[in-house]
Amino acid sequence: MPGISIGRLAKAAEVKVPTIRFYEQIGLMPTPERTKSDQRVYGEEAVRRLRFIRHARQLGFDIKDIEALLGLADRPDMPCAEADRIAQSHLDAVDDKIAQLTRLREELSRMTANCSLGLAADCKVIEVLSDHGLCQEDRH
Amino acid sequence: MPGISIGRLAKAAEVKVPTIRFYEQIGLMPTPERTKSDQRVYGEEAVRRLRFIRHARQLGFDIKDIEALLGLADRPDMPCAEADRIAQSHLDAVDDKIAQLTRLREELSRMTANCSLGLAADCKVIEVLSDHGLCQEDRH
DNA sequence: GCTTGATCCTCTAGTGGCTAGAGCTTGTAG
DNA sequence: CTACAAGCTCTAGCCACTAGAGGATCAAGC
Repeated sequence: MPGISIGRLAKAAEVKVPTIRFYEQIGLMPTPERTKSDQRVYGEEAVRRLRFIRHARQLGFDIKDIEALLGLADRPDMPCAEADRIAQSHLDAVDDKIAQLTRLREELSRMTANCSLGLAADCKVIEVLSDHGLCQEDRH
Repeated sequence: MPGISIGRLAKAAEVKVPTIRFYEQIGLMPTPERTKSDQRVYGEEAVRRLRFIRHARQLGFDIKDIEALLGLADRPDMPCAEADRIAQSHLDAVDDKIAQLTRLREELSRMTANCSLGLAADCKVIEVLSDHGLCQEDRH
């Protein structure tokens, strides 16, 4: 019969059990039916919703954005410009993050490349951290 | 006379005042002297240490790593292999993060590129999130 | 001396997105 | 029938801060 336990739902959507309860608590997942002994019972709908959430989380969307995207997914007659805006804005944020990490990567790589593995007194890693002037980046 | 208030220290090291108190609380910054009226008084040493911390944080080192690096910086007669190891391991983590974000970026970019800006029913953004099978990545 | 406003103090609670654990009840397989 | 797996609730912890309440103190101008 239709009715999935929280454990099966977790496996079906590849999400951990406590995470599902957490999503319920913050209102991202609806409160499910319960058995007489108070255990949660879900339907297929819950699997779809949870998979959507998991995928969006893997893509780095935050909970607020996911709420908005779920709202749009529930109303197929709405224009999707908003979904595009959310995705585009997240894409921009990811681009920024990549750019920032790439800059960090360069500085870190310079640090370790110059490290003589000698005494700490001559250690480039420590030296660079101690004196921001040694950092060859223009600004941060 | 030598003696810097927490506000001046904050400006000198470009760190916010509550952050300094937080660092003191977790033992990353030493407990400073106090005036009669209980205000913190710092010396030049504190400026150097806090700058070191700030720079390391900007590079993404976590507090534990910074503690270790500060320990090494304080003992110039120690070999710096450990500092190099910390930096190298952090560099590896940053590389991983960049690779991961680059993969995400591609999927996000495919999503928005395919978005017709029509109705949500045809929205590629929502479609991709709903159905992991549409995601062209091999695994995640 | 007095007032004003900036700075200082401590303490608590909140952020995001879970994760871990205690201590209990219920379901299920052999 | 007996394990033990899985369910339940509730609280606390993670990281590195940040925000705010509520009060004391300092520095400068009049």
